[in-house]
This record gives sequence, structure tokens and C-alpha cells, in this order.
Amino acid sequence: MTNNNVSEQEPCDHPAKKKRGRPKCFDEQQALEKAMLLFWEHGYEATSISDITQALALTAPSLYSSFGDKTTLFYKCIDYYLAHEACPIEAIFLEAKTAKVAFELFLYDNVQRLAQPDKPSGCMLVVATMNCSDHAQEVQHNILEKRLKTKQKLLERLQQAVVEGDVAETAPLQEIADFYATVLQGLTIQARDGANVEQLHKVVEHAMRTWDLF
Amino acid sequence: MTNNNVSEQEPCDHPAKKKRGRPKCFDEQQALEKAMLLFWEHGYEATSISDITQALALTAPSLYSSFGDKTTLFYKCIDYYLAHEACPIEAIFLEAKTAKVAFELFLYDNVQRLAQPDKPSGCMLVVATMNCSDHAQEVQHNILEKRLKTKQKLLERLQQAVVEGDVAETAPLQEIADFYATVLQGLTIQARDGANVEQLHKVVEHAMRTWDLF
DNA sequence: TTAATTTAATAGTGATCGTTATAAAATGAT
DNA sequence: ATCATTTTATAACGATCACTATTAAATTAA
Repeated sequence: MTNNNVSEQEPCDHPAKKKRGRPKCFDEQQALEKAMLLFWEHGYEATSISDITQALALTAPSLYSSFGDKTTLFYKCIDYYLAHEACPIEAIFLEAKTAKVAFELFLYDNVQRLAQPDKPSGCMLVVATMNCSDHAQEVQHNILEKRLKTKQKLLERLQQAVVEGDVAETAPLQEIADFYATVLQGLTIQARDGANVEQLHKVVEHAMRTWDLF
Repeated sequence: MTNNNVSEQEPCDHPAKKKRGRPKCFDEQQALEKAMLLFWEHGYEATSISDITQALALTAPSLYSSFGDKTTLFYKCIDYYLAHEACPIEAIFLEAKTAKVAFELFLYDNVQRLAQPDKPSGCMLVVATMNCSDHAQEVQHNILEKRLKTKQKLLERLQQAVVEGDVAETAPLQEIADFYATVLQGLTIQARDGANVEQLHKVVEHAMRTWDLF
């Protein structure tokens, strides 16, 4: 149910069919990535349309005709981020044999992504709508729900582990999920504050060492 | 070298001396608290001057004559927050006999403050300058330095503990500080996402249980 | 009463915000 | 060639941004 009105109106056999009107002079995916990087770095409201048009070297009408208004563009950037920059939590959770391994892989994967030198630090879902005015309440709430879904997935993976036997039935699943969610989001702020991959790696190492203390 | 042109031009013996001109019709401290709450909730840039003047029921010129420009007002709100809402880390670290107790008291104190139902959630130093445009880089950097100072205090308390003998000389002090700083900042995001005091309390409980695993 | 001083209120400043109306330019289809 | 279609560029729109010049009101001092 996402947006996919892009380059495939009909199932046609000739792929390189010329379009009717004046050709576009920029690549939509590249533009989307650049806009995403700006929103990731500065956040939704602090990134202005003119910031984006300057960085993308295109005019406001071109931006609006291609991506809709600022809110729509932001959501498309979030989708781009989730597809290209965020941790594939479902895949990791599926292949991991136990919840502990699942959490371990998940956290280490995040460490690599949260502190890349050539990318904005931290998780975009956490940092991009931290400061919002009342006008952006809806955007802020939608992103919050995405964060809560991730936390819910942690809990569900623990529940699966109880069924599969690698986590005790008496284990405080909610507390475990809360703890590792806290560590995960703490990593985002630490990365924003300049922590490097090695530092974050050791934080995760210790956090995982405490698994059996629950 | 801070601002203190307030109500004490000379060391006079008569305290209730009437001021010369038209009397002020609002309380500066109350106004500062209301402005601080707005910045805490929505952040530096997402809070507009008109948001503040509306909430404080005073005009823009009154605001400017009392508190200076937006940046100056924000810094005064930060000072107000640190004085009235933030955890007194120095006092806690001084009275605690061991580093473990110090960290424990510090984290539990934070839990109470980060998830108050009638206050904005999370630490203002973390959330108020998360999303900033290029125009606010200096403000963002100044607040970042305050966060780094807190982290430095964690490390210094650990170093003190090594001297005093309640932490082993071989202990990885930086890693310990990084871990608890990560937990602390994670608590802020968890609180923002709706976690309550009990949940955060249990997170801290577990985090402290891992002390001896370093 | 008059002057000096301080604050309050009105009404603006230029800049930027997100957004769009309009029309020119560039292509394929007829 | 002409038309239809799509994207481009120009130039604005009203609203809001942070901020302030000016003047009126309210007080104490002389």
C-alpha cells in the first residue's frame, strides 16, 4: 500500500518506451536520497524546502510535481531510509535461531548503521521528528508509531523464543524488551554525540553479557 | 560574566526599595519557567517567539526587553532547567560512598525526572536541540558540550572510585561510562515514547545488576 | 507639577516559510 | 506542421519568522 506510481503504468513488453512530454533532468531516486539525508541530519521541520531545492539543484515546482508537498516528501524519505539505511529487523529475527542471537545481531547491525562517518548519526526515526511544533503533530505521531512497532517486534521475538524454548516462560519479557530498546535508542544519542563504532560495539557487548541476568 | 543586571545595582540595606519607572506586570521567574517548558517540549527552533508570547500573555517587546533575543532566552531557560528540573549530579556523586551507589542514585533520580506526567518527557539537554538548521549550529553545539560534560563526570566519578578502592584499577572505566551514558540517554527517548516511571525503573534495575560484569 | 525613568502596547520591519499560478521549453504522436 | 503532454523556469502568493522603532502609560524623584 506504499507509493508505486513510478515508471510502471502498464505491464508493457517494451521497457525503454519513450515518455510523451519534456524529459526529466534529474534522477528521482538520487533526489530522494539527498532529501532523505537532509531530513535525517536536521529533522523534518528544521529542513526547509529551499534547503532541499538548493541541495538537489532543482526548482520548487519540480520538487512539488515529483514528490508532493513537504509532508508527503518526508514520508517518501522515511520509506527510502527504511529500505536503504535501516536495519532489516524482520530478516535478522527470522534467521536467528534464538532470541539472544537475534537481539545480538540486531544491535550489532544497528551499531554499524548508527555511526557511519559519511552519514548522519543515529536512527532517522528517532532524530528526525524529535523537535516538532504543533503543526507537525501528526507527522511526529506517525513516526512515533513506527518506533513503537520496532519495540513491539522485540517483544514478539521474545514471545516466539518462549514458545521455542530458548527463553524461560517465567522471564520478564516486557522488561527485557524495554531494556534493549533503551540501549538501542541510547546508541542513537551516543552516536549523535560523537561516539564511534568501537565504543558503541562495547556498549552492546556489555548489554548482551547481561542477558542471563533477567 | 553572565547576566546579572537584575535587581541588584548596589548593595543597599533597604530590600523593598521601590523601582523608578512603570512596574512590571509579570513575574520573570514564572515567565522563564513557562518559556522553558515550551522549549523543553518542542525544542529550540520549533518553538516560535509568538508561541512564547502567547503562552506568557505578554508582548514581544516586553519579552525582548526582559530576556534578550531568542538565543539568549533559550540559554536562560536551559539555566532554569538545570537549576530546577535537572538531576543534581554533583551533589549525588559527592555524597555517594561508592561509584556503584553514585550511578544507582543518579539513574534512579533521572528516572523520576524524565517521566513526570505533568512535564515534558526526557532530558531537555537531549531533546531541545536534536533538530536544528544550520542557523542554530552554535546553540546545538553548546548544548552538546553540556551533555558531554555529564558523561565526563561519570568517568571522573569512576576514576575517583579507583582511587578510593571500590572499583578495580583494571576496570574499563570508559566502557562503563559509555554504557551507563547510553542507558541514561535511552531512558530519555523511552520516556518520550511513552514509557512510565515503573518501566524505566526496571530498566535501571537491570542496568545496575550488570555492574559487576565489567 | 514637572521631570526622569521604566515598562507596555501598537504596528510595523525585511526575511523566509511552504506552496502555486502562469507560461515557456522540450519531447512524442498525429 | 500541429497538437498533446510533460517538465521546466519565473515570479509570485499569503503566512509566519525573529525582531524593533515609536509612542503611550505608569511609576518615583525632584
